[in-house]
Amino acid sequence: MAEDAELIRYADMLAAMGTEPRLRIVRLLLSAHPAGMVVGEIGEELGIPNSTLSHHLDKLKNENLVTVKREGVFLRYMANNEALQELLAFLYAECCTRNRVVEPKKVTCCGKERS
Amino acid sequence: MAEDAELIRYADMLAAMGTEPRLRIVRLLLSAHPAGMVVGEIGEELGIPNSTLSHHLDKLKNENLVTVKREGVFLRYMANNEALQELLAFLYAECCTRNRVVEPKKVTCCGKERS
DNA sequence: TCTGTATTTCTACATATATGGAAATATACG
DNA sequence: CGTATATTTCCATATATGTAGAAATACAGA
Repeated sequence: MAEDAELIRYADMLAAMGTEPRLRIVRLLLSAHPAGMVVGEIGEELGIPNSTLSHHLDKLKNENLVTVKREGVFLRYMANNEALQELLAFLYAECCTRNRVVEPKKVTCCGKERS
Repeated sequence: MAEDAELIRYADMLAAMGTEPRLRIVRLLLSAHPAGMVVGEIGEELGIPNSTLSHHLDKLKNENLVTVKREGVFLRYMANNEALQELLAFLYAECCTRNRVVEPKKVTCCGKERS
């Protein structure tokens, strides 16, 4: 069923972000949104070698978490807000709406808060 | 710094959920919250062999996404709302608060919605 | 203590992943 | 066309991961 495909897609997205360098990349692109960043800038900022970075960006692109556009010699990567929104909405729904496991306020308010 | 440790922890949590069987397990435990479920029930519901399931539960437990308590011969697993809250709050903050990449409403309202 | 049931650990293996140096490709520009 | 720069692809390799059958362990109850 389509349910399955959707769940697998979300699992793949989570896996794509489930690595230190890639979570760092996503976070960096979020902070640079909507301008995005060129591969070289990302690599320099995070200290990741060319080929390694290319692999990580490829994975993020495959899971649709980032988009690319060419600018002459450069490739500019941007966080894909649509995909991130879908993933967040899925998690929020599972945790806060469908099942009242996590209090909505604790997610949307203030970032960090106790108990 | 502590920042790093935190990011790595979130990456590990994402990785723990970044697999079809484990995302299914988490989702199942969320729907069974707060009662939780016994290992046998989970395995039967999802059709996962004993030893495989045990490894997956172990991983989720290591990342603190689930908690266990013994009930005689049975082990009862429960979704850990605190950890899930922290992860969701982190993602929400990154996407919606620190950077206005995803509109808050699109996450918290109605689950699925267009554009 | 013996027995039965639940769950884990042991063991094995195939596959996937992360990493990065070196070579190849793509684009711009003179 | 030749050169320079950005990025990818090729290649290799180490490590991690997912899977699961079979044996071991943990607990309860007779």
